[in-house]
Amino acid sequence: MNFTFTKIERLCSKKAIDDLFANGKSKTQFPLKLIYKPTEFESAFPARAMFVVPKKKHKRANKRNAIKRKMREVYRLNKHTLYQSLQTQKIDIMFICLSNEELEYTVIEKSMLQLMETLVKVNFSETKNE
RNA sequence: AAACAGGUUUGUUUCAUCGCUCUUUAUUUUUAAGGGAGGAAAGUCCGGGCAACGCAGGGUAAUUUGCCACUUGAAAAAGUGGGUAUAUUUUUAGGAAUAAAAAUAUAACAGAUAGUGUCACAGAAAACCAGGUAGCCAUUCGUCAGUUGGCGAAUGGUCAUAGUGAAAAUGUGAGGUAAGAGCUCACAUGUGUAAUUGGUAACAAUCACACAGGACAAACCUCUUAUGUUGUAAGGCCAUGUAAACCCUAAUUUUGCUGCGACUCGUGGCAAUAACCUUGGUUAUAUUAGGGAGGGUAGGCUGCAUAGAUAAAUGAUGGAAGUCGUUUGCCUGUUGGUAAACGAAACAGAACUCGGCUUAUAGAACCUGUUUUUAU
RNA sequence: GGAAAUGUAGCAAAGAUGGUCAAUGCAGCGGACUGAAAAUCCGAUGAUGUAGGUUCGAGUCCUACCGUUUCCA
Repeated sequence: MNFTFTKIERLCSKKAIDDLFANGKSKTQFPLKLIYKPTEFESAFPARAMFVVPKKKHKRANKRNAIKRKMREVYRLNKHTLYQSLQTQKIDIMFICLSNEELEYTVIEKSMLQLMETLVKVNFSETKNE
């Protein structure tokens, strides 16, 4: 099992991000919000992920950084279940922090795992319908 | 000793597991080695480096510096010492007002006698030369009294007194006068000019002459100091691309299709529009050069760093040590020492770079001040 | 990263050359009108972003912070 999280697995293209904001589907589980969209791209990994902490909620750069690092850490340790369920289907994922306060590691882990479960179910149903 | 306030310095260490980013090396998708955040990385308030554009010389405008000396510095600026002014405290002198000295703190500390402007309300007057329907004085007239006067009016003189205000035309005394007035004199205060002495200088002291000018320059301004403009989203290279496009000006030239020679050309044939009017001309359609306006592209490399990206790395979890706090136990040298448990660790995250300034900072160490308590 | 602008009641918005309680509208509050409401009328309350400085006196001038907004090819 591989716990790496290199730049290939991240969502870096501005066009893809704009498209995700415009056409993606969303699911909220406080304090996190998930936006996802099935797409096609060439990569060894089935998903591209990104993490957002808005400047309106957290003014100080070091607090934004700290929350993003924790979110990234949770995703890195738990992404393998998502990858297994996806198989050949490829999607873009974005997590947005909605809270005004600094978050504990366990709180992020709990809500992100719930969101991952819903994402797994949704994707399966879509692939079956298609 | 404690608490509080201010200032300076410092800004925890280490192990394991799983990771992130860059460089190098090998090799093919992974391995190895090494580097990886601050004192403010922040604010963007200053000054450089670097880059593009501009640049004969002089002036104007705009912005900017503002007591003196020395040291550091590329410059901004910082440090040390001194001068001056203001405020507070203490001491001394004095009946008092006040004066002198010392200490501490503060100062965007050139010029208000170059000029312009402003100074609400109140007040007679808010600024060269001023000043009344208060007061004081004189003269004239009226009236009462009856004789050195009172009351009222007019004209003139005056600013000591009272009052207003944040601020009132230098203060005290004497002379002088109808009453008064720097009107005159003496002393004091302040300003300017010149000289002398001390000091590197700012400046201080003395003396002579002239003068008495309120505040505001963080109002305009004057003097003085300095400045070309724009900032790495600069700039350079590559790719994409409307497009041999459109409009204007100038020059040249009929234009299109096609055959032959043949290739920035020559020659033959065929075809011919629209608009305007002066009816046989002009303009448009072509080429070249210069200019204008609008649109497209939204990517990469470089700039770029012995930290270094471009949705932006430097982390997460667990353990150990050290620091501090609380509670409990033990020791006794009792404002101390020691053990255990629990808790706390700030402000804050590089984006071209360097030097300053400003602001934010738990805990610790040191220094200064204030208050309280205890002991002597 | 760099460069600018701006801040006045809950909201909008004027004015002030440094000088007399800083207007006005909407909303909210109280009262009148009504059988009850709406509309209307009357009344009071409430503000110069924060902290210093200059000045006799700052909303205005200066400095430092805080917030908001805009621009760059």
